Order: sequence, then C-alpha cells, then structure tokens
Amino acid sequence: MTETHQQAPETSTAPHAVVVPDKPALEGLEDKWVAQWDADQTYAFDRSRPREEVYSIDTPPPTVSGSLHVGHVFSYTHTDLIARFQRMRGKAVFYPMGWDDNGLPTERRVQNYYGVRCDPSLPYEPDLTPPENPDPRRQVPVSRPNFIELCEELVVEDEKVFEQVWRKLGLSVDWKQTYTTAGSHAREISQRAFLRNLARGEAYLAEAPTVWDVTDRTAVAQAEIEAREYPGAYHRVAYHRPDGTPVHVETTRPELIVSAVALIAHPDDERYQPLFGTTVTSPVFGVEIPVVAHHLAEMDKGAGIAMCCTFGDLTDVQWWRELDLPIRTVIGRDGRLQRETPAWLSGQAATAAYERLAGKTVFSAREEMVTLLREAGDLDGEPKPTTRMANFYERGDKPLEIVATRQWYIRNGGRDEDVRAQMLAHGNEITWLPAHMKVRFDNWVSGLTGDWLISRQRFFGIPFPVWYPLDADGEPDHAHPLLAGEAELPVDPSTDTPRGYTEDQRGKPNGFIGDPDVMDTWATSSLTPQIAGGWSVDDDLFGRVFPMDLCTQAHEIIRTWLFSRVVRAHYENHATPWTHAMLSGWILDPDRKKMSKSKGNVVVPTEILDKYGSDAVRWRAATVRPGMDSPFDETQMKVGRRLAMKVLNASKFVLGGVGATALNAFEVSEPVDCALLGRLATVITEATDAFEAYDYTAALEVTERFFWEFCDDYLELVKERAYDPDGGQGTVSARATLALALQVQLRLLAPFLPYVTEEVWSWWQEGSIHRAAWPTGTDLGAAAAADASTLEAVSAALIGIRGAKSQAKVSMRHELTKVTISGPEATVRAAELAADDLRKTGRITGELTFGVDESATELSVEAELAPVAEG
RNA sequence: GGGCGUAUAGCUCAGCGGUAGAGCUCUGGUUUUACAAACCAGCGGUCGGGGGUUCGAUCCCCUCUGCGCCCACCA
Repeated sequence: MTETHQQAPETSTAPHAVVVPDKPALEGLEDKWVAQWDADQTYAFDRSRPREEVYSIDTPPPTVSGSLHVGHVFSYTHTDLIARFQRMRGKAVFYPMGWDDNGLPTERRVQNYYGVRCDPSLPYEPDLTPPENPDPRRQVPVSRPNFIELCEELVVEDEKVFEQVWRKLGLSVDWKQTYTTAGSHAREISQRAFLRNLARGEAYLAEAPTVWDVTDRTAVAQAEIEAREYPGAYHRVAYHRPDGTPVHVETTRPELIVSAVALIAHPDDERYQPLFGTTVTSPVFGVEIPVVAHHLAEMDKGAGIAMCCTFGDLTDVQWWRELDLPIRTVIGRDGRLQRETPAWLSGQAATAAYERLAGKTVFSAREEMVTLLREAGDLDGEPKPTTRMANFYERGDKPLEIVATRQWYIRNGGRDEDVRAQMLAHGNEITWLPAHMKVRFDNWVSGLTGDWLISRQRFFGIPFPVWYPLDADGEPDHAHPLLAGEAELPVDPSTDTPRGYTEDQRGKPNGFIGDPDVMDTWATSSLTPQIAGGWSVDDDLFGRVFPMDLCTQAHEIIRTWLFSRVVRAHYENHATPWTHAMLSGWILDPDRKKMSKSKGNVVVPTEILDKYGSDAVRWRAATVRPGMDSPFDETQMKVGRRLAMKVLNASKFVLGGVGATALNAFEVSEPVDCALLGRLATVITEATDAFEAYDYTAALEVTERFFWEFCDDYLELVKERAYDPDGGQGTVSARATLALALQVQLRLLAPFLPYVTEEVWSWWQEGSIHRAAWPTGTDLGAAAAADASTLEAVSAALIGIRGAKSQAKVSMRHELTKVTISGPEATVRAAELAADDLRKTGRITGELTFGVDESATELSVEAELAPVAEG
C-alpha cells in the first residue's frame, strides 16, 4: 500500500465509480431489481454443493385458486428472511416455490369462473368452449376430461398472478425450482409413493363408515373436519317396553329413529340397569332393538340413555363396532333418505310411515318425523331448541353425515400404537418455532381415532394408479386391484388401460374398470419435499436437499400438512422431513378479528405493496415473531417506509456528500470512531446469534437501533470532521468509519430491506449484496475490539447540548458561548475524547469544560446561549 | 370439558429476580446544504387481580379473571 489516503474517491478500494443519485427514491426499485435479479440469476440454487453446504426450505404451496392476503405476505416474508440470511452465510439455499392447484378449491373456482360442472358420464368434446356469460346457477355440464382441461387452463393464469406478487415482495425464490401439486411431476411422485405404500402394506382399501360431505359428495378426512355450532332441538321420544311402558330418550335427530339399532346407557346407571339385556320397540316403526350398556354413554346427558343409529355420529360408529350391532343405513350419499323402504321395516304402518320420509333431505325428514311422532303420541312435550356442536367439512356448510363406503387409507398411527409412537418421536426431532407449537402436533397425533382417509370422490385431482378386474357378472373385484407399473407413471385409469387388458374391455364382464376416485389434496401436498427435491427422479438432487432444514407454514395446518409430511417421509425415507418447523401466526384486522373474505376485512397485498413499497411491508412483517398474531396497522407500514428512505438518504450523505467510500479499517484512529465500530461489532454478533436462532425480529431490532443511533448521533457528531478538507487524519478516520459502518449495516439490513440495500450497494460495490458475505467482526479491523462506552458518553453529551437548545427553543445551529459537561469521571473523560467534534457539532464558540462530579450518576450539560439577535 | 398461549405507556411490542424500555400516537420546538412523508426535545405505566417464595418480583410458584387459539363435544 503505497498510495496516500487523503483523497478518498481516487484511492478508493471500491471497484467501480461511485454513482450516487441526487434524489434517491423508493419508487421503481422493485421493478428495477426484480428484473436484474432475474437476469443475473441471483437466487439460483447451486446444486453442485454438498448437503452440508445446502440450506433447503419446504415452502407451503399457496392455493392458487384462492386469493393472497396480507397474512400470506407476512409469513412468506418470514421464510425469505431466513433464506437470505443463510445465503449470505454462504449456504446454497434451496428455496423452491410450489403452487397448490389441486383439488376441490380449483374445481369450485373453475365451476364459478367458467360456469360449468363436471358430469363424468359425458363424452369428451375436443373443441369445447365454455359459456360466454357464465351463470353459476345454470352450470353447463361438461365431461371429466374437458373439466380437467379447464382446471389446468385456469391454474396457469392464477400461478402467474401469484408469482408476480411474490417477486415484487422480494422473495429470493429460485424461480427455476417451481412445482405444482396437480401437474404431471406431482402425479408421478404421488402415484409412485402410493404404490410403494401399498406394496409395504402402509396403504389399504377398506369399506367402513366414512365421514361424508353431502354437498360435495365426497368422503372427508378427520383432519378436515371442524366442529361448529348448529341450531337444533331436543325431541323427547318414547320407545316402548314389551309391556307397553315408555322409555324416553332425547334426540336432536329424530329422522334417524328408523336407523336405530340399540338404546345405550352407562353400565353404572341404576335407572337403566334393569333394562340391559331386554328389548324395546321404536316409535312409529315398531322395530325391536336391544338395550345395552356401554361406558361411553353419559348419565347426565339428555335422558341418560342414547339412541344408537347407523350412523348419527362418531360415537355411534364406535358403539356399532364394539357392540357388534347391525347396520341400518338410510341416509344416502346425496344427503337424502333412501327411496326404497328399508328391509328391516315390516308391517303396513311402518311402511306407510317410511313412505312419508323417503327421498326427503335430512332437514325435511326431521320435520315430517316430528309430525309422525305426534300422530303416534310418542313425542313427549314440544321440541326444545338448543345449540349443539356438529361436524362440518371445513369448506362446507351442511353438517357431515356418516355413510359406509369403500375408501383408500394410509396408516398414520390412528389404529396402531407403534406407528403413533414413531410419529411422536419424529415430532421430538423437530425444532419447533415457537417451541409450544409442538404441543399441537402431539395433541393431534395422540388424539387420532383412525387411519388417514386419502380417497375423494371428486374429479380434478391425482387419480389412484389402480384398476379393478370385473368378474363374469361385471362386478369389480376390489380384493385384487390391478396396479400400474412404476415405469408407466403417471397414469389415469379412466383413460389408460391396465397391462394385460385392452381398452375395449373397459366396463365389460371379465374386463376391468378404473378406480374412479382421486387422492385428497393433502395426500399430494404431503409429498412436497419429495416433489420439490426430485425424489425418485433425481436422486442426486434429493440427496443434497433432503432432509430439509426448514418448513414454514401456518399453525392451523399442523394437523394436516405438517403431520402428513411426517407420515410420508417416515415411510418413504425413514426420516424426519426437516430439522426446523417455523409456524406463522395470523394478521388480524384492527379489531383483533381474523381477516377473512366473508367479513370483508381483507387487505389486498398488492395495494399495500404499491402504497408503501415492498421493503416497508417486509419491515413490518419482520417485527412479528413466529407464531404471534398481529393486528394489521397501516401506520406501522409508514415506519418501515421511513427506515427504507433513511437508508437511501444516509447512504447518499456518506457516499455522495462526504465521499466516504474507501473501506480502510486500518485508518480508523479517533477514539469515538473506534468506539462506533466496537459497538457495531457487538451488533453483528447479536444479530447473527438471533438469526441463527431464527429470531429475525431480534436481529432486526438490534440492527435498526444501531442504525438510528448511527444516523442521529454519530453522523451528526462527525459530520464537520468528515467534511473538513484540511482535517488530516481525523477526517480520514471519520470517512473510513462511515464507509465501513455503512457497508456493514447494509449487509445486516439486506434480508429485511432487499431493495434499498441492493440499490445503495450498486452505487459503489460490485455484484449483488444478496450474494455478499454476512458481516463479521473481522470486517471492522482492530477497532472491532474497541470499548463502546466512549460512544455512549459522547452521545450523552451531544444529547445534552441539543436538549439545552431545544429547551431554549432555539435552532440547533444556535451558538453556545459556554458549555460545562460534568458527571462521573470515566464518562466525562470519555466524552472529552470527542471535545473537538462536540464543539463543532454543538456550535460552541466559547469555553467548553469537562468537570468531574463523582456524586452524579450520569452526564449533565450546562450551556449558555449566545444572545438572540434582534430583528 | 381437556390443552396451549397471552395480559407491560392511548396503540404495537421488547424486557424477565435488583424498584420500567422502544417505536407509533400526543405535546412543544427547529424551515440545520443526507433526509420536512424530516429533525430535536418532552409528556405518558402502582408491568390484569389476589396470595406465596425471596433481603428484594413485572420477572419464579399458586390461584382467579379477561382475551386468543387447538382438541373434544351431534343422546
């Protein structure tokens, strides 16, 4: 190093000319850098790196048929903060983006958007055009292949819209690594995983009572059920003993009396003990049923004796199973009572009564049944209105029914203690953020009542790679399914033909039939690590990214998405799919209510991004910790915007105004400059530790606090010295400190404010800041070890001087004729080290004295103002 | 009914054994050549109630209350 260092720009270590705009602005930064990052492939995943140098993320694929809201924007930002930090730490970040375009939400959107509905009986029409003016009430029936085409057409459009929002938000996703949950790749992976589950006995086909949604006419899984309040009424109904005396039960579902198979009371219930082992006859229908004991009957509920029907609720299913009761189903898959008179009814009265119920919906049948009970004199008193809890499909609006159907299941521990224990063990291997979210996982796994039902009676979804042979009568043999070979995948059994058969045998005796069902959307998204990571098609890639480091998602889908991925990775990879799970909270409206479309309180993300800028929105998101709910508050966006603007302006001052661009740590010599870098070294350590612990909020807090103090105090304090053309080493030291501190702070802020930090970086540094190394103390040279308390003392003195002027209500430029700074010795001596800076910054024209006052605990400043000029 | 979380300044949140912090809001001031969508200064809290442990509790324990969420709840 032979050059002198007086003229910073000329001898700058900066690799290119420094170009600082006159009026830096936030507007336009997103468009500019989105394009540049794309052109430079800034966030491309380097798949040549070994697993230990990779940081891989399993990101939730948003439902593209839905709309993004501000909660999505916040939680995806949280993931991106971690991704950017890890990238700067030197990791090759595997950060793909998926689109969930599978399943019912897409079907519903297609129905509404195009005004069509799927009718699987129709033939394919190659040139089908959807109606010009879609009328949701008069949906045009189309074939299944046509319907699926429309689904595929629409999701492509939806995915484009989503990608634009994510890019604008600044997600550092590798846009070459995208996947969908309904596309050909996802079909292949899902079908292969299913076939392997089946081969190992982890998946099976079974006919069993199934929770059923009568609106969508499909089975639903335990995880998709939610209990809601539903208005009903208690009906006190008389059953009859052989001697004619009544036994009263209370029921909210009198329409199910026809399918009653037993009355059940608690074994200890003395009121009913004499009845156990006897029979009673049902009102209206006169069906003879046993009275039996079971511990699940609750003595203090209703009349204390329950009517077990097949099936009214999940307790009925348990009773039916454990007490070996017959099955008497009357509710069909359309939610109506079957048309034919049930075989177990006999006698003209019963038959005539049933005819009045046949074909009616549950609701109408209930009203008619009440009339029948009244006519028979078996309704005791009037129905008493009540609010009860009923199970609903989470997207449905009618209570679920239970019908016996044949479905595919995957074992998840719901029927097997060993498997359950293994699932809980996987949960223990995950670092939960926040930690208490693990309880939800444990509760869910511990409370499972059955295996995972993965088949759905829908159209748009991933079909099972399965056919069934038909016997001589044309009846399917479900016990001997015909399976696709793995090399054939993906297959669609409704159009592809199983090996050994020809297409003309479809549906014919001794021929075959395709499994008509599709997989539930969770059955596919449970494989996102495998789909995104190239499992079974790109084992090299998969070996570099799996098991993954992080999964991020909302806490309400721990029981679905998170758990189901644990199940699949357990069977397929004998691994816990990730080491960390970061759960996001909700963004609430200002009244602390969850934002939802139906309440009309949703904030549209694109508007907020346009209004405040992506950096501002990201800043706000970063102030919300994992798992915490947060009310949406626009005033907070302004704070983030102010910070982003401040970064631009402070940078303009340092780089353009002062011309401090040379990163020469060895030139930092003044005590207060060393102290600043000493403090910054601590900030680096704290921010790094916080980020390593996934506490991005703390990382931001410590960085931001330093930045404001840097701007408000340090910058003001050294401004004169830094400007001074004849300042000698003092000026050199100030400039080196400013340049170093700025460069380090930009890197610390880069994960939060990717746009302004990249913008400023481009003014004087090479490459992308987002590919730069995360700062360490060694970037600051020897000064990193300096005692930061000097800075605090000097700042306190400066604040005292400003306070005196503020109190006197004069300008900060007002001159002071005499200033006395006093306090404890150590503090005073520290402040004295910056006497010249204080004198210049404080406009002290007269005497500046530093006095030790050991009785004081902190610094105090007395100042005399120059006389105010008249006129 | 079971469980988890939470309760700190008007608002949003840090802190967590040694008698309270930030930002926003509010009030007053400064039109200082980085920034007036700025800057400077200031006001503002018996840390939900009640017990207990401790020399000392916002912080630990118990209990009550409010709020939020998860699970269960169709007789």
